[in-house]
Amino acid sequence: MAAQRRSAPVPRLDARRAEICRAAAQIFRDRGFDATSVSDIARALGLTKAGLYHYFDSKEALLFDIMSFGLDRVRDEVVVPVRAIRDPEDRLRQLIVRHARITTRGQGAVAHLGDEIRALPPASRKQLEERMRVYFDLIRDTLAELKSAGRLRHVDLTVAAFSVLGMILWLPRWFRQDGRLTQEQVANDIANLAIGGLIAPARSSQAHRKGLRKMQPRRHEDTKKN
Amino acid sequence: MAAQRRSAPVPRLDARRAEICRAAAQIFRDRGFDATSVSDIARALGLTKAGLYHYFDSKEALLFDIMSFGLDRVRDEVVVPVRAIRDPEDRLRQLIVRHARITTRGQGAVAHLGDEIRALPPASRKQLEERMRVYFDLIRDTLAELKSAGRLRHVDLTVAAFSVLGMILWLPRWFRQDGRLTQEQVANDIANLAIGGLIAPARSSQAHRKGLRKMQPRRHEDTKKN
DNA sequence: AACGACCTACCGACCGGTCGGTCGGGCGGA
DNA sequence: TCCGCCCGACCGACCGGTCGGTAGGTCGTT
Repeated sequence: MAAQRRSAPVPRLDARRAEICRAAAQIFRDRGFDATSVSDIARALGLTKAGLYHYFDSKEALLFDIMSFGLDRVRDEVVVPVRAIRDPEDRLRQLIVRHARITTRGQGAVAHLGDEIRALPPASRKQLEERMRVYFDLIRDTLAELKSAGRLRHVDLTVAAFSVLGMILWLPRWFRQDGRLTQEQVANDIANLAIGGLIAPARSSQAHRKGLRKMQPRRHEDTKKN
Repeated sequence: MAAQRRSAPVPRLDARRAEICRAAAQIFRDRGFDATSVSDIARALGLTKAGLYHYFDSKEALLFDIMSFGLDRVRDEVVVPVRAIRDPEDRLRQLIVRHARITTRGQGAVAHLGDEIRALPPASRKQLEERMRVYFDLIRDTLAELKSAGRLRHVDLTVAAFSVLGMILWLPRWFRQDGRLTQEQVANDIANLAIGGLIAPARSSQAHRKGLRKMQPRRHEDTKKN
């Protein structure tokens, strides 16, 4: 189903497959998976439908590879670096900023194909959904840490986690690279909005609380398993 | 294109059309517009494809009517009641809560067909996008009011408005009516998160600021045009 | 250097099947 | 009798996918 790896001598083929994925992701994003024909993708790459099928077993397999590639990016550039951050507030901020950066950079077309997952057969769908759940749990666990440290506003963890996700995943639908706003500006604004909404308002002055926080012992485990 | 109104003697026909819209909206939401055939919709209603075409000119027209119906709900149950609220913070809170309620109630399937708008011909699409823009502007203008009153956190208005929208429009994708959370609980949590993230942190105590606010003269126009 | 075996990359033609949409007509109540 | 409602049969277009075939390069053997 996925692009199968051979032992060693196939760098060329995989490179072409990646190229095809990039082009297909863009068209799928613009027109939708169902509304895009395999010939459309082939034409955009300067070859025929039959030629495309030299690289992919099916249209569904192509979509699966694209989405897997997107999830790889999130894992490598968000999940892994962010897990190393001890303070849950810092971790959450980095998570938002890093994820936002992925979705706003050029080839980030990959990121918001989430709806098209229903076009996949159940087995593939389950596999991708499982990877998404891992990511969701990272967010939810981070919020739980904040909560047990008394630093979270009174709010349901699930609602909070999905709302943060909503802000991030909505971003690629409206952000224009050639627009007025820069990636960094948008990423920071969203992080500020989310964290401002999540963190419990200080009872005393901001500075005082901030000082106190650093002195207090952590009540929660420092790093989560996995 | 849309369900055309006749002078008087067609209450029956419009009722049936509404029934069809409701059923179709649900299937479109579950399987996607392109992946749903007209026969699928007809079967769900206990009639044939040809029978369905007695009520609608085309599959696209059906989608257009569904989306128009959804926008009507937002207009009647969110925009209109909310415009009457003077205080921008209260207005924003009501907007979020009311919109969230629409998207989480049973037949709210209508609300998150937003992606499928690309299946429509440009003319219809423009028409719906214009209505959406009006709604977006309501949010943005409300935030601008907060800003000019010095009550908004330092954040770009466009980013803030889209982020609020993202939280709301993401809701129907994860909310389950038979789940643990109630509509009201979720709606209130989201409103608290959004407003907590948007409103500038108080410099003095919460109560003091709240008292002050009510005394201060408004610097912005009380009600926007349109 | 010449040759044939073999490979990747790709194409034109074609297939079974499904789609949105049409048409002529049946049928039941006013 | 007429009209709103609905059906079975059908159409052309297009879809995802397959098939046989080929141009061009690499490699081992002679």
